[in-house]
Amino acid sequence: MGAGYVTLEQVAEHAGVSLATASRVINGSTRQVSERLREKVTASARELGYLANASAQTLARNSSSLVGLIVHDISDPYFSSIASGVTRHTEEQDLVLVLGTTSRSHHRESRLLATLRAHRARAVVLVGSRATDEEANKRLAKEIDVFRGQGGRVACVSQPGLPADTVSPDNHAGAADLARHLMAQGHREFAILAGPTDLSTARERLDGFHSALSSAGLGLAHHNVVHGDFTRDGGYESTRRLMATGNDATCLFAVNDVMATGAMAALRDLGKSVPGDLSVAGFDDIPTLRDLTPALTTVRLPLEEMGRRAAALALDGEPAQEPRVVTVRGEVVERASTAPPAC
Amino acid sequence: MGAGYVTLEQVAEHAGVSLATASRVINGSTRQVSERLREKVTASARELGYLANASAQTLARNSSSLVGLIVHDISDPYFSSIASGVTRHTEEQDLVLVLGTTSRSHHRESRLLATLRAHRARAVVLVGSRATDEEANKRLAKEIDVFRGQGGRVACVSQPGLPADTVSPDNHAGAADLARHLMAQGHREFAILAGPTDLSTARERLDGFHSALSSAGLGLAHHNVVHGDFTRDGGYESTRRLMATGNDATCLFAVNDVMATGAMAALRDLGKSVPGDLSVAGFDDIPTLRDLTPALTTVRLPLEEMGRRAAALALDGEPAQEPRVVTVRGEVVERASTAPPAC
DNA sequence: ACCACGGTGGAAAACACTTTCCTCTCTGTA
DNA sequence: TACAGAGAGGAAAGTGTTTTCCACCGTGGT
Repeated sequence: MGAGYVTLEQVAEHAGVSLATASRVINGSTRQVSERLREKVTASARELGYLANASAQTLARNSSSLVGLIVHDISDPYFSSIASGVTRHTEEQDLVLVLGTTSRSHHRESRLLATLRAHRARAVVLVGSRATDEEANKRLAKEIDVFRGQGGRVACVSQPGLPADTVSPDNHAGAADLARHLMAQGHREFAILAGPTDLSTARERLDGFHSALSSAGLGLAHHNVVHGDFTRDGGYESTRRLMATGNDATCLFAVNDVMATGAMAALRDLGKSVPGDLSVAGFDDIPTLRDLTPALTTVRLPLEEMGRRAAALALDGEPAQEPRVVTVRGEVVERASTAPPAC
Repeated sequence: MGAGYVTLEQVAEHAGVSLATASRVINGSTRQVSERLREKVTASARELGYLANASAQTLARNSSSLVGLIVHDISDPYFSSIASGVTRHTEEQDLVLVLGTTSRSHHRESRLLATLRAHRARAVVLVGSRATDEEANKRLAKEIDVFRGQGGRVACVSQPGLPADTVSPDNHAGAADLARHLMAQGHREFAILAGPTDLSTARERLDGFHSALSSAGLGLAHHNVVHGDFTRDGGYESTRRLMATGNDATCLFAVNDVMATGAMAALRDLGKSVPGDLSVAGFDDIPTLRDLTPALTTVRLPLEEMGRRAAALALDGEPAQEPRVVTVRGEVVERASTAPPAC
């Protein structure tokens, strides 16, 4: 036991062939090896329990089978859904997925990218809304350029703008569609849980919703837009703040489902019924949250599919010269959490 | 741009020192290097943008900074919660997490373990219920032994029994506690969504529940135990089947929260109220599902903490000779989905 | 004044592969 | 019968580190 590792050299010796021949048999080299030797080598490898040393291979080939996946928080179902799509695609190709989580720190994001570069990762999928902080984006873009300069490929799931292929949900259009849908239901006064001010995704959804209202001649009172964390608890807390100040909205739009979940909990705690007293809508259509009661009206994004697409952009075919952008249009899903306003 | 990589040799040359000295400066070697040369080297490294080649380091040191995490399905909140704990711990130690998903295939599980071994991963955390299939367990145990024989460490989150440290939820006791709790509420007739027959976790929870009933002199009708997938849809479908045959239970125990979610959806579709017509209880206390209505009575497992503990077992301190088992006792959380039976 | 020794630096081996280049042996053709 | 060329095997160089081993220098003790 613990006799250490079996090396290719030992396999070659056991099979009575050269190291080169053994290598050609074990990996699928272009070079031909006679059937006789080929069988000897595979037999020896099996018998000795040979397993190639991945680091040595990476070093010699200067290319690894590692693929990075960078998300903010893997326990957030938004990210884990996307991650699921990415894993599916990478595992089909027998690649190894490295998971990095940033906790929304730009610094960690750059560091992770560097780590992946150190490992000669073949590609990396970067998931998560860009910040509106231009400085941070520039640093990230530079890090991406370096990564690509060393032969790595990069795809993002977020806003376009980084020097990489991007799968981008059309947040603006989705939110506008939702707004129109809710207006058609009869709503005129809206409140919005707008999430963090410096998060592009949150901002785009707010803007899209707002601009649809404007086009319809509706305004959005300043005190009806409240910012807060992009989380369930952020939604809860934002809703408490919103309701504390008193407001006249008939419909509450939370810029993501997780916040909407917090909102519904807060409203329940306040004794308000949904959609009786107030309609609530979200965005994303998180699978795990589809069983909430009342079921959430939302904008469906094909999260897992988006992850798969991003992985495909980063791995399949030839690397593109110009960043490609795949825009994903969300689809309004009406469920029980919204209804025509009472009066 | 894209001039390729900067190697340590280039750094050494640029700094006018030997390769050995450069190496000693860059990594924290025990060997002393004079302040003068040390500064020259760090300056050169910074100037050239040196980044060590991780594969070369792994090869030379014969130990990598990779840590494996193997789960069945990362989009399942049970696993993503545990994964979150594992990532937290590994990232604190600047290790790189490799995520593998098995889709509940034993074969894939073994293959992933081999891949991790090929990469000289320092440790692996294996999450997910063992099967009752002895053959598969034996193969897995053997693979674990080989991994450990090559210096890797292993920790599991599951049933004890594998040759590795294990964080193990006390499913039997938790389910028994829950049963006693529900009996105290006045329930006498139970139905159980028992999950797959070949999954230890499911079986233990069923057994624990059952044995508590037996101790109280209660039986469990055969037709009130229905098996099915360990998923939301499995819960839904199992419930439909259960209700189709007609039954006299006042309380339904689903052996995990995800199935309980499906059960509640099915009951809603059938026009049954929870807990009015039927109480429902789950197991796990998945954070994302805490906002269901009615809120689910369940047995809380500290999932993220369990992940963290497992990572700690696999990484901290000295490897144990004998497998250590950390048993985690769940805690019954009563919420609105259960109530005393109607009559 | 000599010697032993601790502290530094460098040359080179080791790590486990891949791949280039060379050699040798056939086969087929002139 | 010779020779070109293809096919197959092996020696060895390369991949970027770490680490061992050796050499050297200066210091302090005798």
